[in-house]
Amino acid sequence: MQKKHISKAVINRLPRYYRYLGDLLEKDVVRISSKELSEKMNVTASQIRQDLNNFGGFGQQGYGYNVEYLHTEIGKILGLDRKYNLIIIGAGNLGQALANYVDFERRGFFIKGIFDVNPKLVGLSIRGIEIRLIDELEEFLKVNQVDIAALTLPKAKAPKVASDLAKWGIKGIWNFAPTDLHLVENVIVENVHLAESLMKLSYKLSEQQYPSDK
Amino acid sequence: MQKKHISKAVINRLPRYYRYLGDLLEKDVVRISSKELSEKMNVTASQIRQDLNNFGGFGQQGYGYNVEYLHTEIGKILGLDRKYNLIIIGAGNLGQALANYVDFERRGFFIKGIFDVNPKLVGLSIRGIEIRLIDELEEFLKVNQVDIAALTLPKAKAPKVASDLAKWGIKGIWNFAPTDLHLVENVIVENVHLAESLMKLSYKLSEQQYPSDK
DNA sequence: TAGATTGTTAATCGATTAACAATC
DNA sequence: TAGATTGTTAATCGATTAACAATC
Repeated sequence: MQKKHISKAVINRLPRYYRYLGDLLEKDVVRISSKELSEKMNVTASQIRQDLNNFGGFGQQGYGYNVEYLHTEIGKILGLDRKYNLIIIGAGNLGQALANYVDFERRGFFIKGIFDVNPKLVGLSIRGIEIRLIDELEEFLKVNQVDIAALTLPKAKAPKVASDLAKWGIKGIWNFAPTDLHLVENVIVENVHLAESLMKLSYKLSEQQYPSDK
Repeated sequence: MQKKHISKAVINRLPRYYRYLGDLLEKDVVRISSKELSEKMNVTASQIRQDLNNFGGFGQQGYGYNVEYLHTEIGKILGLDRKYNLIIIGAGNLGQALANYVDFERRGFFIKGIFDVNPKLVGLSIRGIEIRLIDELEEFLKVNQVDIAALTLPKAKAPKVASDLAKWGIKGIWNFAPTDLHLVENVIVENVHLAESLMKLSYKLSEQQYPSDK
């Protein structure tokens, strides 16, 4: 069977659907129509139906969608029906903040190690996960099965570490360093560029201050 | 003069152009053509020229673009030619990590205060900025001119705080809480949804594991 | 059964790419 | 001047919205 190609735009929307369905679930909402959901989410009902039908028919004519079922199914599509082992490279403020973020575990993402170049940090523990020297990383990856590495280190160090990680078999990189990583094809990179996000906010603020006279 | 509407797709790309031009500037590159830049950035030269020409002609036929000039101009478009005062609401790990991120100041974003509901944190200082009780927020905003509030607090508390901030005159919200804020029109919200970013990575990892057989 | 709402096709809209005349 | 490369128009491609037959 020829699997349909899913556009990036659709994938970007899936986590948001998942979040809204999770919220509805918490409120014990049993069913929802694309129209109701579209009003809550501020998108068109048509878009919701198109998006979902990329993955199959989850609804029922005349009824709508069962919230719990749809939530579960989107979770499966997003790969949230399994567990992931994570490591954090860079035990600075951001790395430590991520390590402390308990919510990830609720979603099946388990932090297995934190690494840094700074020997002074070694031995410190965050929620029971001890900080290790980055020299131990290769060995650690031989012994532990790790799926994802979060990169919270300076831009200058990111490319080398990323290519090492790729070499040592890491499949996913969650990159917080303000640079693009050019890696081999079968390593997935997801970027979080905080500075760029802040610039977008700045753009929107400036734009509003001198509004277009259309 | 009728100002052209700039699409969201273009705005999203501007910070990346800015970053690449900054990198070139550091390497003392004086000029670059859309073709060269397109190869570095992995986009089409046509897209670069189209994007830039939304804002005016920054290049010169037969020559290309002057790196420093283009960098400066994109900076202006992004509103980086001015200063912004920031506060952080929520002095948890993420809030503290942001407060410690010196790089923002280099770009003109100055952290003026950190607020939290937890009285135990009050009095603590991060890089000279003391943590205050959130009850003091309204008064603080009367005395201090603040442009942007970063929201690093739990989802449940975010909507109320956000609407207070809007009421007290904040113009931009940098939202890290995993929820959509529905605010009055003239308040700009820029979201950073870390959990959703991680889900996208998870999706891409799952997809690659069971690759489409096209 | 009648009403509601999906799944899906068709129409529209917008964004990207290609092409090339203008011009440095 | 000849060559290079922009700025810009036209063509293509893809994504969103509208419409409606299918069906619960």
